[in-house]
Amino acid sequence: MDATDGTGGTSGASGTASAGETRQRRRGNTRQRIQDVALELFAEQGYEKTSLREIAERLDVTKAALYYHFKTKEEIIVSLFEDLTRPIEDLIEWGRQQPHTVETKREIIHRYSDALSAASPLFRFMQENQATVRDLRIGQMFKSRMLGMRDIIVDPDADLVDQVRCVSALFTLHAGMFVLREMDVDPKDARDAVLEVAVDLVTQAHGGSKESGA
Amino acid sequence: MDATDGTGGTSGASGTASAGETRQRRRGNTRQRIQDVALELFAEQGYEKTSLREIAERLDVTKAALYYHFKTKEEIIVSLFEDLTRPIEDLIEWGRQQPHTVETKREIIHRYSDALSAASPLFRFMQENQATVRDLRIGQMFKSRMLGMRDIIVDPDADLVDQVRCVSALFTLHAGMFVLREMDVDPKDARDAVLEVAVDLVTQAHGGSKESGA
Amino acid sequence: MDATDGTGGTSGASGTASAGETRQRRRGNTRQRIQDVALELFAEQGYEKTSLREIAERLDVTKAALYYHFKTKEEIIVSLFEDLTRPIEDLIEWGRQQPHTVETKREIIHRYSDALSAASPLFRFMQENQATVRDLRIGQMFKSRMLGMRDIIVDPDADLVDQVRCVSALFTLHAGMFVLREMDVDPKDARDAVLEVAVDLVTQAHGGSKESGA
Amino acid sequence: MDATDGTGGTSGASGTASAGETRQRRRGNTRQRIQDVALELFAEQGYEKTSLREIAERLDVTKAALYYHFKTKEEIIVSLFEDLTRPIEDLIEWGRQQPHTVETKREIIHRYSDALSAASPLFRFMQENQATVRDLRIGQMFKSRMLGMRDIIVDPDADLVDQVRCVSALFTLHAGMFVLREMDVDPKDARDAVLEVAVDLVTQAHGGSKESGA
DNA sequence: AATGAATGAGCGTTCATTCAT
DNA sequence: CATGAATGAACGCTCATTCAT
Repeated sequence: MDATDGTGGTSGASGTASAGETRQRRRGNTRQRIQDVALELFAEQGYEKTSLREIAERLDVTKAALYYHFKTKEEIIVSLFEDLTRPIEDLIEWGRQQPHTVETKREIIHRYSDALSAASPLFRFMQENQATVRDLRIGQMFKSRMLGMRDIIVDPDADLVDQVRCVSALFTLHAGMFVLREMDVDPKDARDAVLEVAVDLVTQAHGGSKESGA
Repeated sequence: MDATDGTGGTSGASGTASAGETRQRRRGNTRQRIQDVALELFAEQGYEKTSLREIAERLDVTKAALYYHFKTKEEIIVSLFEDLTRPIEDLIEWGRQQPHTVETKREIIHRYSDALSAASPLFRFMQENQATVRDLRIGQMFKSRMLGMRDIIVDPDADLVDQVRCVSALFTLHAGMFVLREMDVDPKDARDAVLEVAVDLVTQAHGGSKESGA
Repeated sequence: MDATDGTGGTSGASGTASAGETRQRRRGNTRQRIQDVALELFAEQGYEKTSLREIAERLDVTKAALYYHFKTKEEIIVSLFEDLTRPIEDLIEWGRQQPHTVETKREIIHRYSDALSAASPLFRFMQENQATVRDLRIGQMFKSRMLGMRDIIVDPDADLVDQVRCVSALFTLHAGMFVLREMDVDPKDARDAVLEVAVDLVTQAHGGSKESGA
Repeated sequence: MDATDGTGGTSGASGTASAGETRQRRRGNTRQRIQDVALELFAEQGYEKTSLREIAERLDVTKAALYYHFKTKEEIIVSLFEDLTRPIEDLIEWGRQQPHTVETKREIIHRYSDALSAASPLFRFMQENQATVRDLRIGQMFKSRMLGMRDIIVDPDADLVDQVRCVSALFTLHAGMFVLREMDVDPKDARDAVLEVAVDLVTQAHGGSKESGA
C-alpha cells in the first residue's frame, strides 16, 4: 500500500485522472478506483443516498463489476475505513505505551490532528453519517477507535471537568475540520488555531496554565 | 419524565403509551402522535432508514393516514424542527440585542445548554444525520440557526484562536450531549462538567483567567 | 334547466364568478359549481389526471363534500354528459322523423355543428379521453349517440364511398373544433369553412355538384 | 398476420405467443416483447390505466425487469413512437422536397394511409389518449409530425375552405381507421373508400373535379 | 350541507444483490 | 475481469371512497 501520499485519497495516483484513462491503463486498479469514487460520493451525498449504480456509472463499469471486487456495498466502506484509519490505530497503540504525561498528550493531539486531516473525507463521512454507520460494521470499529483515543487522552482518576476538557479537545479537532471550512480564513491558520485550542484544553486538564503550553 | 410542558409542542408524555389506547381517546391527537413516534424512530435509526410504513405500523394506522396530516415525509421532520427549535430562535434573537460582553456569552452558553437538552432527541438526530439533512429543508434552517449562534458568540474582530474557543464551546455542548451518555457518570454531573468547560472556553476567549469563571 | 345560454358552460351564471363569492351566495348551487370546475379540469387535464382533491381544492370545499352531491367520480362526468348532450339527443330524435333528403342532411349538419360548439368543452373532453371514457358509463352513451347520428346521416343502401363521405362530414365537424383552434384564422371564418366542407361532403354523397350546395 | 416486416421495429409476430415460450428462447428479445405487450395494452386500455405490474405479469417477469430495459414508463411509449413513426417522418421529409402539385398530394395521401395502417395500434392509442399524451414527450413529437403533414398538404395561400378540405382529408384517414372498424363491411373495401374520399378532398382543394381524380 | 379523519389498494420507481456466460 | 439480465423487497406517494359527527 503506497498510501503515504498525504492527500487524503485512498491512493494518490488516480485521484483526478479519471477522465482520459484508457481501458489498458485501467487494468488492475479497478478496486482502487472503486474505492476512490465511492469515498468521494459517500462523503458528498451520504452512504444511503449513494447507490451502487451511481458509483458504477461514474466508473463506466456495470454494477456487477463492483461485486467482483467487493462482496457487498458495506464491504466497500469497510475496506476504506480499514485502509484509512490504520494511522489512528497505530497512534492508539503508541499512546498506550507512553507515560500519561501532558507532553505525551500534547503529542497525541498533534498526531491525531495529522491523522484526521490525512483522511478527512472519510472522517467527514463518519461524522455526517453516524446514524447509518451505527449498524454497519464500521460503526463498531469507529466506536472502538474513539474509545481507544479517549483512553489514552483522558485520565479516569482526574476531575470530571478535566476529563471533559480532554474529550472536548478531541471534538474540537473533529469539528474544526468541518466547521472552519465554512469560515473565510486561511485553512492553514484555521488548523493552527484549532490545534492550539485543543492543546490548551489538555494542558489545562493537567492543571497547566497558558504559559506552559505551545 | 417532566411531561407537563404545556408548550403545545411535541411532548414526551405519549411516547410509550401507544399500546393500550382506545380508538376514542386517540382522536384528535394523531398529528402529535405521529410527531412523537417519528422523532423517536428518526433519532434511533436515522431518517432514511425509518420508513413511513414503520411509523404507521407503530401507531396502528395506515400510511395514508400519515399523509392526511403531513404532505410529505420531509414535512414531518420539518414540523418537528420548527416546533422544537423555537427556543433557540428566541435565544438568538435575544442574544443579538445584548451587549457582547463575557457575561452575556456565559448566559448564552447556559441557555443554549438548556435548549439543547430540552430537545435533545431532535439534536441528536440532526447531528447523526447531517448528510441526509443537508438536502432537506431543515438543513438550511439548521445551518442558519448555527450561524446565528456563531454570530452572537464569536467576535469577528477577536484573535482567531479566541474565535475557535467560542465555536469549540458550542461544539462541546453538542458533543457533550451524546458522548457523555456513554461514560458511566451521573448525567447531572456530566452536564455540569460540560457546561463548565464551555463557559471556561468563552471566558478564556475574553482574556479571562480561570478564577473569574464559574 | 336554464342551459340555453350558448356559452358552452354547464350554467352561464357561475362560469367566471368563482373568486369573490360569499358563503351565502354559494348556498344551494354547489352542485353546479362542482360540475363547472370538474368539466373545466377534465377538459384541460383529462379524467384520470384530475383528482377529486384537485376539484375540491379549487372549490374550497372538502372531498367529502363532493360525495354529498355525487355518489362517485364517474357520476360527475355522467351528469355533465346528460345535461350537455340533450340537444344532440333531440337532434337525433328529430332527424329520425325527417325524410332522408339532402336538404334534411344539410340541416342536420348545421344543427350538429351548433350542438357541438354549444358544448365544446365536453366534446373536447370526449375526444381526448376516449380510452378512459370507453369503460365509463358515458362511453356507451356516447357511442349510441354517434351511431344515432350515423343512422340519420348515412344511407345504408348508398355506395360505400358516399357513406364514408357522410361519416367524414361528421368527423370534419369534430376535428374542426380542435384542429382549427390552432390555425391562426378568425374562429368565425374557420367554423364557416368547416361547415361548408361538411355540407359539401353530404351534398356530394347525394350525387350533388358544388353548385347545388350552400 | 403479415409479420415479415423486416423493419427492425416492433413486430407483430410475437404478439400472442407469450404463453408457451421457454426461458431460453426469451433471452435477448425481452425489450421487444415489452414493447409489443405494452403497445397492446396501451391501445386496449389506455396509458394511465395500464400499469407496469400488468405489463410485467403478462410477460412473466418482474416490474424491475422492465426498468432494466426502460428508464421510465414514459420511455416505453416514446420508444414505440420513435420506432413506429419513422415512415411518417420520412414521408414528411420527402413531401417537403416535392413540388406542391395535386399529384404530389394524392401520392402523400396514399403513402400516409399506408403509414397509418402499418402502425395502426399506435395511432389508435395516440388518438384515444390525447389528454394523457399531451404532457408526455410524445405529445410534442406527435404534434410536430401533424404540423409537418399539414405543411406539406395544405397551401397557406389557398382559400380557407380548401385548406380545411386538406386537413379534413387527413382526418378522414385517421377517423377511417377506427370508425370503420365498427361498420360491418370488408376492411379492404373500407380502406379503399376512405382513401377515395381523402383523395377527392385534396383534389377538390385544387379546383379539380371528380373526373380528374382516381 | 358539509367536515375531519381515515382506509385499502395500487402506482411508478429504486435498490442491493445474484448468476450464467 | 467483467457484463447482461433479472429479482424481490421495499419505498414514498396518490387516489377514490367511507363514515361518524
